[in-house]
Amino acid sequence: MSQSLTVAQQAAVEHFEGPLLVLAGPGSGKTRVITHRIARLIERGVPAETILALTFTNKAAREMASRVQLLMPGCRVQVSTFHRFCSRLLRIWPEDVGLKSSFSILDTTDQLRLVRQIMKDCGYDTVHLEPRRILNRMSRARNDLVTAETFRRRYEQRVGDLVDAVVCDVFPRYEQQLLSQNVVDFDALLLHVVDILTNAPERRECLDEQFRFILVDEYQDTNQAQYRILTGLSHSFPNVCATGDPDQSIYGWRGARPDNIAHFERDFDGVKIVMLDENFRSSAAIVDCADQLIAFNTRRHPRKLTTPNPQGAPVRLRRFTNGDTEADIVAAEIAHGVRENNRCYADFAVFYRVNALSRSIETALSRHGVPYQVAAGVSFYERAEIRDLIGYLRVIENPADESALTRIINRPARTIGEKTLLKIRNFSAQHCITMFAGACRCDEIPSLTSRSRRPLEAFTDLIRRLHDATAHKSVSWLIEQLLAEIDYLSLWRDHDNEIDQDRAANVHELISAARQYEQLLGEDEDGRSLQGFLELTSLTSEVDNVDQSRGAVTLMTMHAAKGLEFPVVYVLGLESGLIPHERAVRDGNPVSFEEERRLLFVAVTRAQEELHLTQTYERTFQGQRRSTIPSMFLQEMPLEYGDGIPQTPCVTAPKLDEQLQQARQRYEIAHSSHQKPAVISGADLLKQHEAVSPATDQSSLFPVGSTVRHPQYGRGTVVSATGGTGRATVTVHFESQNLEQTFVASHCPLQPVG
DNA sequence: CCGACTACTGTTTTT
DNA sequence: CAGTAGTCGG
Repeated sequence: MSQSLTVAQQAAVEHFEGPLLVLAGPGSGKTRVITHRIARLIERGVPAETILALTFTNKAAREMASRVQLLMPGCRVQVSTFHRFCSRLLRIWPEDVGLKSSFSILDTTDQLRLVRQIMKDCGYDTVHLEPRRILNRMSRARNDLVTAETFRRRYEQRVGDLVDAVVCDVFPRYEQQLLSQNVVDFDALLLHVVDILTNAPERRECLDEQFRFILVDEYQDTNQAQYRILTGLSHSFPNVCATGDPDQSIYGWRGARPDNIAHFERDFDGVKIVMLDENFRSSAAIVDCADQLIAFNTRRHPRKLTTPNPQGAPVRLRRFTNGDTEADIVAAEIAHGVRENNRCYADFAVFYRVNALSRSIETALSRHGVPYQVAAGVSFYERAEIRDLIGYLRVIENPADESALTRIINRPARTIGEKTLLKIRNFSAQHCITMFAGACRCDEIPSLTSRSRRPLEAFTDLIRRLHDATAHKSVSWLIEQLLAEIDYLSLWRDHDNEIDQDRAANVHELISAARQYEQLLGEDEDGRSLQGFLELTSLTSEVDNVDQSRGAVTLMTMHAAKGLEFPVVYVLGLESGLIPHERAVRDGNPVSFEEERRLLFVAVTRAQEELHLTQTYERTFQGQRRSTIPSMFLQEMPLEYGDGIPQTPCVTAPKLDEQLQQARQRYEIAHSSHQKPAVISGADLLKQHEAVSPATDQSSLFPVGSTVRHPQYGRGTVVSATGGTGRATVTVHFESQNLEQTFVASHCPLQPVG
């Protein structure tokens, strides 16, 4: 930290006004550059309030904020994630986009619930056509700033498949529902701000002027919406400093546009570019590995990573019989490292491609008495009991929030069942009021018996009372009052089983989280404390609670690892199907395939001193044991092969097409040998009827990659095919029509060719 | 209207 | 395997 800046770093720090693009390789001191740059700007007399630093994760924001504080104690630079920044803006001008400032933020589960509801309303079969698929497509479109109307227009120009037809129906209704329920999802948070910036020039100018200097971290991860926000804020004062690394772009699947980096040069005049290629983080052996690996990506500016660091220990690959052995040995090694080699637990990190792999390591680590922290996808706030209580808080703050309302209206059970809910929904729709308002007027719903009215009245009364209390009561008071009123804890208190104790403990953890939040808030703000607390809970994930100073081994996915560094890193499960992930290979898209390589690149470059790669001969997955095939990326790195693994010579970069084909073949082999033949009964097929299902396994009728003929569309290639009971479909891509169509095998007009 | 049981399905990655 | 959605009987 105390070392001086390099010439290149200096250049980025000293650059004053005008757009600046910092292309920073891993470990090249990017965060240092940003924080020093902020400090330098302030030194130059730029008021701290006019500086805005935007990041993607809370973790990065917090890290940056604390480092700025270290350099410039007490300064009020705004460091925030894109989402939080947008949320704050929308709290100020909610009516610009048709919201009220009490809007709540939906998580993925809420989104799915809403999509499912809408699909049902439209008469779609949500069993065979998964709401998740619809949501994914819609979200992808919205990330790309495609509106519902544009989506429909494109579809009508015959681009798209059956699923898109459903999206056309759901999309506008979904957005309309968001507004009428006074809620936003993660995408809408950004989109509304884009809307303000494009349609309200006076607001845009005001913000542009307020934030004269903007710094964006991980620029390669910006999606179209974020990009527009950025440009919108930097029109009159184009003092944008974007830092990023195209080789670390790993969020393409959620709409990130790494080519925003190229656009940056196009959209801003006189961009100054600074390249930081020197890696100060890792040993030469590790940098070598990373450099050779990433060189295999074809769509990339060639770049050579260098380091002044010593060679260090070779990067070693080992292979174990199965996942449990793998986990056990890694755990034992970590324990040993701490006991004998003067390491501390926090020096170690274990990465994996999918969260599912964390479990075996967790058990192994606790068996060896090693403390660990997991940055898992399932957050504290997603646990049922927590979601219940948060649901209550959300309804109290924003009674229009239907996802929250339907979750909690009958929890704990108060005999408000599906039928009652449906009657309220219909009544509310008729009178154009929210469901909560409808519930309040349940005496006007003739079909409701007094037996179902009574609990409804009690419920609405409870919510109203607590809502009124928010004006002068704290969040923790609210939660405790709520617990008392609905006697919530008794749901879990009865037995002395572990799960119930966990749940009760979680509830108390929520209360203490609320207390902590209140303390942080201080005495000055009283009224909106509930709103702030809810915002915190919806925009914070478990990953953000990972704390490297906690004296524990860190377990996380490769995605979550970005931006971090550890002296010793283990990367698990270097197997075909896992990395590159089966799904990234299956869709045959070179873009997603190369993203897998970048992901491994990110993982590898987290290590400072030691990097250990492991794989197994057998992997138990979804209850099935399968033998594995080594990841093809392994032969792209100079490794030391341990324990009798046949040495595969390091290859030189072949053409991308060949690599892809290789990967696909391997994947097919790996699975076909263990595939049980698809047995499809006639009854199952009838059940299907015109349903569209996601691809899961291969059907023996139409192997993936084979050519088929369709009477109408002509020749096509099978993209995916499902067997399995209850669903049997084939998805075919017709190159000449630019069309992807899914067929139900029972009445499938397809003919195999050749 | 509620709870219990059974089928089924699938997770890449996250704000 | 494990979590969930959907079904059935009281």
